[in-house]
This record gives sequence, C-alpha cells and structure tokens, in this order.
Amino acid sequence: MRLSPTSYIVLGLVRNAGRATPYDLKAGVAGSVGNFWTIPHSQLYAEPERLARAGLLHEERETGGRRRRSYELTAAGREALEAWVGDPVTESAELREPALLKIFFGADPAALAPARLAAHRARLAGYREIVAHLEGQPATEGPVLTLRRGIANEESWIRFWEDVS
Amino acid sequence: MRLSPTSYIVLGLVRNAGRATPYDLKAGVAGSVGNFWTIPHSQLYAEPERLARAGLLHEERETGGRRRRSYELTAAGREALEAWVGDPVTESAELREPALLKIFFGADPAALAPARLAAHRARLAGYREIVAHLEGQPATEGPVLTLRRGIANEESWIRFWEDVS
DNA sequence: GGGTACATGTAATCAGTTACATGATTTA
DNA sequence: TAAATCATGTAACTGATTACATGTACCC
Repeated sequence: MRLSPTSYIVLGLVRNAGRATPYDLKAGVAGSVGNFWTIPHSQLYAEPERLARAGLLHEERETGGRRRRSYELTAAGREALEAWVGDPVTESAELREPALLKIFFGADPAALAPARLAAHRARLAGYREIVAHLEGQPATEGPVLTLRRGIANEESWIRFWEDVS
Repeated sequence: MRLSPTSYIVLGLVRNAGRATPYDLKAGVAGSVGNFWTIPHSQLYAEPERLARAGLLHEERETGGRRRRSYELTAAGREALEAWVGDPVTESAELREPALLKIFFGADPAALAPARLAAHRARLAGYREIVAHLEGQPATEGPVLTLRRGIANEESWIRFWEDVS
C-alpha cells in the first residue's frame, strides 16, 4: 500500500490521541492540520480502514449501540509514521491558487483583491489568536512553527493583493 | 457539467493558442501555468473530450496518419471562460506543503531545510529568468503578475527555511 | 544502424468529492 | 416540543494518478 499525506495525517493524529474514532479525527483535523490541509470527513472513514487492512492501525468496533469504530497504532504503524517524519526528503507543494489562474488568463487583479484581502486578513487574525494561546504550552513546537509559517504566508499574500489594488 | 480549474486551464490555453492538440496543451501547461499548477498529461486527453461533450470545445480529428485530435473554442466555451475570468469570487487555496505536515508531527525543521532551500532557490532563479524575458513583451501582464507572486512566494519560503536552519 | 528523446495516446485503479441518511443532544 | 446542531456513517460518481504502449525523428 502506498501511503499518502492523508495516510500520515491519520497516523499522526491517532498517535497524538492514543486512540481515535473517525469523528475524533474529524475534530482533530479541524482544530490543527486542517488550517493548511483539509480532508473531507468521508476520507476519515475510508482511510483508517485502508490503514487497518495494511496492518498499520488496529481497529476495534463497539459491540452494542452505534458500533462505533476506533483505531490505535500498531507497531508497524508507529514505525511507518516515524520513518516518514524522520525522512528529510519531501515533495514540493504547488501554489494552486485559483485567483492566480484567473489573473494568468486575464482577470483584473484589482477586482479580485477585496475578497482575497478579506479572506487572508481573517485567517491571519485567526492564526495570531491560536498562536497566542499555544505559545508557552509544552510540546507544541511543531504546531507553533507551522502556524508561524501560516502567518508569514498570509502576510505575503496580503502584500501582494495590496500591491495590485 | 461542473467546470474545475483543470477545465479552465484547458479552455484558457486553447483560447490563447487558437487551436490545440493535447500535446500542444501539454507543452502549454509546462511552459506557463505549470509553474504553479501542474496537470498530468493524461488529463489533457480526457479533459478536452469532456469539454467537447459539453459543447465548450469543438473537436476535429485528422483523417489520415495518426488521427490526432485538435480542439478550438466554441462560442459557449469562450463565454464560459470569460464568465469565470470576470467573476471576482474565487476559492481559497490551501498550503498543503508536505514538509509542514512533517514539522507538525514532530520532524526536525533543520533537517528538512537544506533540501527545501535548494528547491526554492532553484525555482526562484528560474522565475527571475523567465520574468526578465517576459517583461516588455506586449500582453503579458497576467503571466508577469503570477510570476511576481511566484517570486514573492519563493522568497517567503526561503526566509522561513533560513530561520529554522 | 542503434540509441535516446520527443510525441501521442489508452487503460486500470484509486482517492477524493458530493450527496444522502439518520440518530442523539442540546437549546430556545 | 420543535429546531438546530453535533455525531456517525454509506454510496455513487468522477477526476486524477500511474502505468503501459508504440510511433517518429534526430543524432552519434
């Protein structure tokens, strides 16, 4: 089985939580990685199933009631996650910004700017708030760094859209 | 039919070229939008076919030889493209940077930095070269603006990776 | 004449998107 | 007690990825 970023997000969140249901994962994504990498919740049902088939997660299902599924890491799962985290090679992300596509094909940037500026400013404010709460907590270096990068990114976009306004 | 960014890239490139085969599109993507939005070439066979079924492209096929397909815009296709370009509302892009995911889940940023820095510096140099050739040409405002954004983006990433080195 | 790179496509699989559903809790 | 929202899933479709294939042209 080929492991995708989605797989590692699931593995990572399960590791952080110890044990998680798809719904926990949904909440986990929304409150953390989801800021820069969202996953539709249907994938959070499908993906753990795949990972369980591959032996990287252990699945348990409630016998009564709603028969909820919950997952935890197997040894193999932990190894796969750690190998990925430890590997210094990564792919490159693409910009894939729809507004840039429009500009490329002739849109007037000044017309796009107001909506883009509002969106970026809102996210920037959100990030600043989260980071204020997070700083000082123990064991949050990773999340704090990604937030810092998120902030720099929003600032960079804001400068761009201001320039073309 | 729902039109995706892929659809608009195809429509836009066909408009720019007047008429194009899938292979022309492949070259077109590689030399332009591909810098921030790549499309596997198999999609450049599938997507025009869909667009032709939807009446947005007109397909012609060589009778002899390799029976190459070529496409041009229909009136409806041109309208759809212009409506999209003229609409000031766009979705938001996500960062989706694999290296950030790794950091989020505990990777050492200093270990990731060298490869990332090399990649970003190479792209930055490439962009600067293209932009130097492009500036001054007529009717290249769109592409030049996207390149400028690409450059700012690379610079912003380079700052980030230098900071954590 | 043989290798290498460009040109041109097809097919199978799979992940992701979208939509549909419904049970349980809280709140007005 | 009705409405809203949270919790929990499934199913259908379709776009994207990957791999396979082969033809043509040019260069050594």
